[in-house]
Amino acid sequence: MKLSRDRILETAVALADSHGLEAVTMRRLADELGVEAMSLYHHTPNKDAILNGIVDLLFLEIAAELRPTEGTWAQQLRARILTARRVQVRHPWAPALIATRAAPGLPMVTYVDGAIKLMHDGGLSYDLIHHAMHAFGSRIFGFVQELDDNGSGNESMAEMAALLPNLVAMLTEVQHDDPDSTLGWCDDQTEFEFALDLLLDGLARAAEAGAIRN
Amino acid sequence: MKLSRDRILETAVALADSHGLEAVTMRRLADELGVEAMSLYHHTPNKDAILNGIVDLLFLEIAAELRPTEGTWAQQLRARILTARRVQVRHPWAPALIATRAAPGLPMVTYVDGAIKLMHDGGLSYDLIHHAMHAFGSRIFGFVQELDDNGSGNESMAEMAALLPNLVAMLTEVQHDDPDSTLGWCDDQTEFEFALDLLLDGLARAAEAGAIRN
DNA sequence: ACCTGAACACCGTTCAAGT
DNA sequence: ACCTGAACACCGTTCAAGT
Repeated sequence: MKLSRDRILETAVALADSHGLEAVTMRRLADELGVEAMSLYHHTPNKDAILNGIVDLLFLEIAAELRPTEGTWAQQLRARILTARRVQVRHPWAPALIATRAAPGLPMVTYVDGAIKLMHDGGLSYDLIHHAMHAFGSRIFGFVQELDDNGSGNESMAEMAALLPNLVAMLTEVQHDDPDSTLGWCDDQTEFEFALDLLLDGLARAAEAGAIRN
Repeated sequence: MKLSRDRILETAVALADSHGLEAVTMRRLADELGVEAMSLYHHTPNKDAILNGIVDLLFLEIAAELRPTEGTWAQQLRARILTARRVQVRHPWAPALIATRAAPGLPMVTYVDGAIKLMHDGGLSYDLIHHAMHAFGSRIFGFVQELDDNGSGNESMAEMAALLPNLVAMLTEVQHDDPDSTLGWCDDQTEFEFALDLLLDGLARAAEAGAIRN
């Protein structure tokens, strides 16, 4: 069978599944494909591109398992996140790998865009949604800084608006509220405290409602 | 100045601070100390032990900055966590490094023990505290599986009870509630959903209370 | 006892060469 | 065009040798 980018990525996922992420080296991966390590460079620029590729594959797998659900925005978002988790449990290397990615691929950003749509349709303000994204994991929103990097100006913004309407809508509005520089307009400290207080308030309520000191 | 474990660890922290965690290689670290790479092995078994050591240093730094605070358990815990965050912001490599550690050192576990005490003194049940630890970061509680590894039986448990009374109290009680095997008695799925619902409920309340669709 | 230099078994990647 | 082998500049670590 001919070597191809797809075959490389699929083999890399299988290798990470069976032997862990640290087994995914260029030499071992080539071995698994019955080829020399240097052949891989004919279908991918470097190892980092392969790792980005398998993260894309992961989010495509998540997208394929998403089902429309009934209920409130919270119930729908809950189902969505549990689907993502189910897939990641099948690929235990995923969280650590995602954490090391510099810029997220389109499949991951599309997943986020869908989450934003659920919340916005549910009536949440973009400002609150923005805080929520940070609270669910500051990592999942780490791509914000990159948005200006991969395209120069309005053209790519227009393309992106077609592809990721909810994400772009949120970004433009939140950016408008806080007219500082486009880079670093997320206040990490504020977001950290927002998530912290969400958890603390929830715990306090659980403590009052439920069994105090059982 | 003579080479020593302490000098190695302090230099490793300084190197990670100034040039990132990836700059901390045995050769570079030795260079910084004006010594050959192999000399390091006379004061530490391997690189992993050095990395464990600088995580210990980090939590000792956190401990040194903790101040007794007034207020509810939630306010005290909030202050504690913000202190930990302040120190980690000074050492940006910390979160990623902590995530890779297999077993946490005593300084980190002591930090957790203090957090448990705050909550228990505040009237929270150990069961709720246990959920809370997972919610604040499943990683911070990852050492549970290791508890049986590093000591064989009751002796080390007695020693640990003296050093970490709150942690041991919580573990024995939660373990008693769920008399399955000592290993893996934390249901990851349950803990994940607990944290998820805490966040979703908090967001829903924020959406109802605040500006809906601004 | 502590430190050193050469060496080993790995990495990702470059480069010139093959077909 | 696609693939290969040798080579380079790195890793962590072992081992025999120095003092």
